[in-house]
Parts: sequence; structure tokens; C-alpha cells
Amino acid sequence: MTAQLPHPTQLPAEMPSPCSAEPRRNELPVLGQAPRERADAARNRIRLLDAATQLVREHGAQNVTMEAVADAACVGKGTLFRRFGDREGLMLALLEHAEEEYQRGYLLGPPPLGPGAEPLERLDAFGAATIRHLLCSMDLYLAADACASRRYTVPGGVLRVTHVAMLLRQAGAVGDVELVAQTLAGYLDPALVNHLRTQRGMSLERLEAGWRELVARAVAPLSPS
Amino acid sequence: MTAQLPHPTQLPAEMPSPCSAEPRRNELPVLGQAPRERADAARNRIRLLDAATQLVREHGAQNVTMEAVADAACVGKGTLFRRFGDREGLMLALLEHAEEEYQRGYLLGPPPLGPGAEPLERLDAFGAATIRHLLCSMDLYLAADACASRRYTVPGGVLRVTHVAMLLRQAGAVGDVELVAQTLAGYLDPALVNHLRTQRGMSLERLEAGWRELVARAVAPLSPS
DNA sequence: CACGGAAACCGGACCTGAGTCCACTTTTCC
DNA sequence: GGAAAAGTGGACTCAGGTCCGGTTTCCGTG
Repeated sequence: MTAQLPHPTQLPAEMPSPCSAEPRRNELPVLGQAPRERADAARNRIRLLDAATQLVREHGAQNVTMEAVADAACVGKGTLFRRFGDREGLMLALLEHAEEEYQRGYLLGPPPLGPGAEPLERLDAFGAATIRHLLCSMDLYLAADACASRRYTVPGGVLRVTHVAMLLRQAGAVGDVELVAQTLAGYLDPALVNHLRTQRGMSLERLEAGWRELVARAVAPLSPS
Repeated sequence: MTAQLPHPTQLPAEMPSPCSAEPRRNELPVLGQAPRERADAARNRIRLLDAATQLVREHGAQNVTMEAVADAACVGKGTLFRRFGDREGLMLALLEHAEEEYQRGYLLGPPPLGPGAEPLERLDAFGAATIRHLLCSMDLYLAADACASRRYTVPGGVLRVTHVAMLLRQAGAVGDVELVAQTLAGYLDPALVNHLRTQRGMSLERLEAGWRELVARAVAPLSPS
């Protein structure tokens, strides 16, 4: 299928920061710094994201075709794919935007979610916040769902795993914290949360309580059997 | 890379028909119920599975198109899709066959994997067996990967969760066993195992040890905090 | 056993949407 | 001003999936 694309453009290296084209002159291509984005490219990227956001809100993520996005943005299909790589990439970009507030919440926000509270308290709050956030943007998450190849390399997901691992360590967890964190974060997989809610009819309360139990197990000392 | 598949012509008479909630047909023509599968349909199903198996072994699951399968089976494309619903369905059918021996192993086989051993012992063996099995057929698993909608309803996966939950209960686990089992089984997601192995370079030994730790945590008593 | 009709099945033309390609245009920088 | 780099757009390819007229199988009937 899609091997590595010979495209020079990777997935969105920068967030859609409107009109943040700082005039930097005489910049030598040192340190692998990305060269400034061209004006037309920036304009089109914003157009595309705007159009995509609008269409998704209007028709649901599943029913939005790439061509429709390109047309709505008055831009060629090639441009769309150049910017975002593929459909998944576009959805991921939208998702990244939707995740901003949530991410700020657990990275920088006030306790108990943010820094300042006890690690255990933060872990509990993190699970609850994540589950609620997922349920809010589930439509987009399911559309952006990375099939196998990317599922565990999506930035947001990697960040979650890292965050959980950090808190686990701070909470004094022992054992293979990395793997435990990965497993714990797996509980927060959008598709799983969706499945448990819709197919298995589990309540939000149960899902949150389940998270707390898993956290408790994760930080518990290991009794050598 | 290449999964060795058992002989294709002996596939189970049952196969998932994803397109509709079809009533299970039994073989006995009693009470005007259950029309059996037509002879030509059966013949073509076998042809298709045979051809698919061959092509997958030859070119890798990723590089096999549905049309190629249909052509190789000397059958129309419509027939292929009628039988298996979609590409995923076909891969799932192949996978189901590839899983047979593995499933027999932990359901009916000899201890420590099968019945007879202590639950904890069986849990440990189950993880190791699963990880090894996944790595063997990874090619097929990744191709058959159910994107979000089906990921948690694939028969093999559901069976694993159920099995783990049963063993956890037998081992005297307390708490929300269902959710813990689901999470534990999440560690055995093919895509995750593949990711940890290839992207993160984890050794088979570490993955197996990780499973054992998770099992230990899952059956540990819950200390009320 | 021949017959006949209904239901299941077949197959390949056709449609759709993702992703690619490349000749052409715009921007940037000197 | 001008060359090179970056970006553009839409025609094109390709694979998954649908549709429907024609065919085959099944089964009850005479």
C-alpha cells in the first residue's frame, strides 16, 4: 500500500497559528530548522482546515470526502494531500486542534488535573478528563482512527502514554512502568471507550471507576510470588 | 513475514457474513428452517479461500487485491464480496483459520495453557502463547486490522477477553474483572505488540515479562486507599 | 424422472473516493 | 530582475465496493 511517500512535506509540523509569519531575514539553514512556510501555503492551509472543520460539523466526519474539502476551500486536491498526507492526516490535524484545551488542562492546568496535586490524584483526574473528552469528540476520533500502522504513534496518544508513565513514576510505581503505562493508556483508546459505552452499555461512572481501579493496581507494590 | 497457513480446503463451514444479521444455518433440513448452502456457493467459497491463502503467502497480505483473489479463484468480484462482505472480512476469515490451532491450545489443550493447571499459571502461559502467535501471523493481523468499528468485536479478540476474564475470576480476582480483562487483553492487541517490537525495539522476553507483571497486578487484592 | 418456478447465486461492468503525477504558477531571496 | 525553490491544481490511476440482468440450484409436484 502506501510505502513512504516521496513527498517533501510531512504531516503538520506546526500548529495552525494564524498569521504567525514572523519576518526572519538572513536565516541560515542551520540546525535543521524548518524554513518559513510560504505565504500562499499558509493561506491555503488555513482555508483547508476551516473548510474541513465546517464540513465535519455539518455532515459528520464520516461523510466528508477529501474532494469536498478541497472544493470547499477553493483549492486543488493535490494541495490538500500535499499538506496533510492523507485523509487520516487531515482528521488528525483537526483532532489536534480539538485536543488543545484538553491537553493544556492536564499539562499546565490547575490541580487536580494539572501540576501541583498528588500524582495519584492527578492520575485519577486524568482518566476522567480523558474519557469525557473522548466522548465529546468521538466522531472525529473514529474517523481519524489510525488503522494499525499509526495507532500507537499518533502524537496525542504518545503524549498520553508519556504523561501516564511520568505520573506513575512520581507515584512511586515499580516494575516495567513503560509497559504498564502503555497498557493503562490502552484503556483510554477512543475506539475502546466507544465500544464499552455503546456496545456494552457501560455507564460513564463505571468507566471512570474502572480507570481508578486500574490506576490503583498500577501503582500498587508488586508482591513477589 | 510469511505466515504458514494450514491447509486451506478444510476451512470451517461457518464464516462471518458481515453484511447482515443472518440466521445460523444448521445442516439438517428440518421444520422448513435453515436452507443449506448451495453447492456452487460452497465450491466458490473454497476456491476463494484457497486462492486468497495462496496469494497472501506469495505476495504478503498487504499486496493482495480483492480483484486478484477473485481472478485467481476464477470467480467474479461480486461473488467474492458477497461471501466475505469486504476486504477485512476476507482477511478475518483467513485469520480465523490461522487462529484455530492457537485457540484449541488454550481452550482444550494440555496444561499449562489448557485446562488443568492453576489459573495464574494458565494466564501467564496464555500471554506468552498469544504474543508468539501474533508475531507469527502478524502480516495477516495487520492486514485484517479492524479500524475502530470492529476492533473490539472481532471473534478472536472477544474470545481472548472472555478467556482472560474467566481465568481472572478463577484466580480470585476482585474488582471490575470485566474491565480489567479488557485492559489486559488490550496488551495483546496485534498492532500494539507489533509496535512495541518494531518501533520500540522491545524484546520478546520483555513483552512476556510485562504480561506476567500485568497479570500479577490484575489478580492482586485491592488495597482500599 | 421430467418439469417449473422461486430463490439464491454469479459475474463483470460500473461507480466512488483516495491518493499520485507533473506541467505550470507563485514566492522568496539574492 | 531573475533563477531556484516551493507550491498548485486537476486530470489520472487504482482498488474497494455496488448493482442488476442472467444463470444455476433446489425442491415440490405430476
